[in-house]
Amino acid sequence: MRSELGVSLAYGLLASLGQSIVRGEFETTGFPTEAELCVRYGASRTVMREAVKMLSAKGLLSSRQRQGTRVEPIENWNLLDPDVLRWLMERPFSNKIFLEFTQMRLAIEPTAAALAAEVQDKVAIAAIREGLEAMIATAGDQDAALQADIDFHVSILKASGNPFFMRLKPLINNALRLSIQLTNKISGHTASIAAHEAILVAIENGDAAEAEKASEAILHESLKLIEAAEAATAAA
Amino acid sequence: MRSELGVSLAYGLLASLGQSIVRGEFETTGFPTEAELCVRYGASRTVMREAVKMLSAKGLLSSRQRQGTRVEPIENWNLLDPDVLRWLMERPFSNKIFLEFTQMRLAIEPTAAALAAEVQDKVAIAAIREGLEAMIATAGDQDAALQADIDFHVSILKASGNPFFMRLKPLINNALRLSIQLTNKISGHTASIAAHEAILVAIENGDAAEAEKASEAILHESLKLIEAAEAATAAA
DNA sequence: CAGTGAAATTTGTACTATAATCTGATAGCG
DNA sequence: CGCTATCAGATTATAGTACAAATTTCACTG
Repeated sequence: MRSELGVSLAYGLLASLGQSIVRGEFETTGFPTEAELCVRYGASRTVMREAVKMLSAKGLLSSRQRQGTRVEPIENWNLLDPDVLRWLMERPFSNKIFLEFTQMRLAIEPTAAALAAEVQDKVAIAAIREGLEAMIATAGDQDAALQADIDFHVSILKASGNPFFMRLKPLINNALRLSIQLTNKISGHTASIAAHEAILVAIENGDAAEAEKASEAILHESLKLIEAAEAATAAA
Repeated sequence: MRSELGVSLAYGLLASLGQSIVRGEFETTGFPTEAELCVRYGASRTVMREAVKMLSAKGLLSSRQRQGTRVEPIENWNLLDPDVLRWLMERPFSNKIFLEFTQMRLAIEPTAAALAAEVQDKVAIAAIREGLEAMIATAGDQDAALQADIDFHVSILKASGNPFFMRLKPLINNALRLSIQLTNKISGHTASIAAHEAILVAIENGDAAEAEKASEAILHESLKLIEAAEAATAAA
């Protein structure tokens, strides 16, 4: 049997169950037993167990013999797992998580920009410039501009040379892609080219302090935008 | 059948395989087929597949029909998964990863401290103070002092109120626990009480800027210590 | 009433069988 | 020879069955 959702049944179930869990669908009822799950999703126990094991690996579930499987408290979820964060952000009313994530970006990205200015990895810096130029070139096309914006930010992480920063790539990818839906409701906002260019120039000049400051400025702007979106949806 | 390692066979295999992968044991040979793995580890295909699926969920492996299972390039590993980071740090010659991780802490923890000073969550701040007092009380006992040190740092993350920062708890837990082995080789270093107290006082006073600075100071100190350890092991 | 042990429930492990997917070889044909 | 189509083989994906292990429940015994 082959689901339409994922490439494989197990990955389809991973996504289905993961989304259901973050939406709190099992909060009142408790998580079903394997047997129930198999019936409900029409899958064999083998693949169902594999999906449950993957969710356990991400901290969302835990199983014990005879006691069944239960949803872990949210503080045990691997929020920094790309899948988990995406599920959380795709969930309705996820403004808060966008805010908190941007707060974390505010800790990471300026530091990464400062590091990039120090490390001076020429190839990686060229990639940042390419991102900026793509932003300029695609100013008309929403989707392409978003991709360029993402590339720009991710390239900075890469240029920092720190693998932990680089690992935020898929997270930021999802976050930007999804937050656009949020912030676009508020204003005809398009990413400020000048603000982005300021980071790039500072990095190219090896000015770590300035790169840090410029990066902070952009993120504070995002923060304000998300807060505005939050206020708007709260009012509605 | 029941392994001695983990609670269950599947989790035992998860650990075994995970450690082997980060040590690069399959770099030359390529990752074995399911059948080979079952023979090598004496496990059934069922549990072996569950272990492989968990490793896939953490970004270490990927499988395709007919083509077999392969180790993903390291940039796809979820470094921010507690298990993955622990395996990497337990690995011999892992100085570099300690350095890079501390660099990331240098981005996060000062920001968290600043946030904690702003948020003023009284209960959480009390927990920080308890950590500090435990550090003072256990000055003689290596293990207890380490635990207190860990509690102190983790409590700050908690007091920030940001769940992404809190998620670093298990990572920092492992990192501090393991880095002690590294840094203790270098000097009779014990964590500076005064430096830690400076953070706490700043947070209690609601002085975000000072809290940030004090936190940075401690982490810069750690960074220097690890660099010294690196130099020492490189010489040997 | 306490304790003990049997039964029931649920996950853990093992094994078999078949399907699906991709690789590579090979046979046939021009 | 060269190209194409088809088939065989390898490997993971899925399904199903059977039994083991753990832990709770509960009834029964003393």
